[in-house]
Amino acid sequence: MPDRKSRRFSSTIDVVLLTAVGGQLAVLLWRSPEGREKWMLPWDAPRPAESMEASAARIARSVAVGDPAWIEQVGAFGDGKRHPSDAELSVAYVGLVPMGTPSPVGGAYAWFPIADVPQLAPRQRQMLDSAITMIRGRMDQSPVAFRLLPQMFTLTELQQMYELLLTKRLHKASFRRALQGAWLVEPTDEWRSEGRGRPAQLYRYAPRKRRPAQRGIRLDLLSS
Amino acid sequence: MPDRKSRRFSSTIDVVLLTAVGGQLAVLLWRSPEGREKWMLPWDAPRPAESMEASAARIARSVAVGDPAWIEQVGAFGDGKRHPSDAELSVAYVGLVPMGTPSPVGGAYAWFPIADVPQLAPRQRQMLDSAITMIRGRMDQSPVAFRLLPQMFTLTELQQMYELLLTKRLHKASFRRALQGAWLVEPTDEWRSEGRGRPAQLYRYAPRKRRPAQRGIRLDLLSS
DNA sequence: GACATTAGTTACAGGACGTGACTAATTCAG
DNA sequence: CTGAATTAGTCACGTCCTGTAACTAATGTC
Repeated sequence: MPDRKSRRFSSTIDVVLLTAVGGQLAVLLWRSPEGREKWMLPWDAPRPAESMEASAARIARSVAVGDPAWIEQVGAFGDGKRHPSDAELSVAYVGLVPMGTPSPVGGAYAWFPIADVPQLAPRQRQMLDSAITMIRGRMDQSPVAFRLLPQMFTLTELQQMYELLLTKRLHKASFRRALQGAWLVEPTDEWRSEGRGRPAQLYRYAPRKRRPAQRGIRLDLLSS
Repeated sequence: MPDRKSRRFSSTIDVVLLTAVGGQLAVLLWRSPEGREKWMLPWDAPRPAESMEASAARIARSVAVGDPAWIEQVGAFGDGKRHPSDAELSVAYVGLVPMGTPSPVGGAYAWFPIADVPQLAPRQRQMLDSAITMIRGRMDQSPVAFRLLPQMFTLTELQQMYELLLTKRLHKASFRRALQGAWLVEPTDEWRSEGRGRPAQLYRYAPRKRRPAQRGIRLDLLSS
């Protein structure tokens, strides 16, 4: 082990806020009120005696309406890639906002479908990609899809959210059968009529403890 | 968005080096040659113009023999938890070392089975736990088990490595069938006789591209 | 040569999954 | 009022995957 000195670094906390808009994942970007053309992920310096997660929650709160329904660290980014600040190190967090949450109307913020994100600073682009990869990979372990939906939702909406995240179509019967076996939702006694067609029952997220899913091995390695 | 200033922070890179020793996961700890009783994860300050991953690799190289077979970021840790340095922020990396790699004999380093790790600084304890959780969760997506084995191994050794990481017994036939279907290994023409019993054929890790594993949904959420 | 030991394969039953076809409840057009 | 269109929800069946036990194969030991 070499000498045991830490080094001074300038750092930021950056937040990737995601929601679903019009059947697509969307990310909240911000630009300075001075009207320059540069959009960026919301970020700020951490404050003294404030945990990183608290910083991320504060930043999220300052740009979206209310707290995100879920927040988690993505990782630390730096390595010479450019950032809107001069910071050498940035810690990225990803937050999920339920779809339909009214967004601040000020022209300084906007939701961008992830296919239409304008050019970002390279480090922020990397953080965005990592955040999306992360929530897609965590769908099996965390209630990601549910945090992008309102508290009550129809099973069709839930399925569409999964299809959005997996970027692939699912079969209705299979989806519901799997859902049944997972004990994740419970029906409410409310129904929603979407205009034409039979009304759908509303469900809420209410996970029950289950046997630890005794499945054997998954050797789905390397989709190379 | 508040003011756009980044803040100066002292930071370190910490490395969780893991290997398998005697049927258990083990982590490399270091203590200062002055003979104080405090064991710790190897760490150092990042150097200017050195990427974080390069720092981690350098630190790993300085304490183990040769490069780890795999390295990946775990995340950023801080939040007031104590660290051997006075750094406010530490970025943790996890590295895997093939079992059987001769370790440096100097009394300053030792492999500790993860059940017998001595008391660490709280932040380092958190990093260790996160690193272990991370590689256990990543077994399905990355060749974690193979990086803990030598280049050539028997299928029984591979199965035992999976059992070690999953902390559960697997059935021989199921394991080999899944392995067959995953096109992950290829046989060599070498055999190893372990004393008594039929000799085992040696295999090497050689993943072949496969169709993207069309499996539907996995709703194995929340083992709560 | 019998036996213990470890490697590796085969066979079968039960469960999970993909799929298409079915029923149910509503709106809309005429 | 009636029937077509539309969306919700269920059922049934064939196929594949997985857990399991029993089997064969090759070696060392006595």
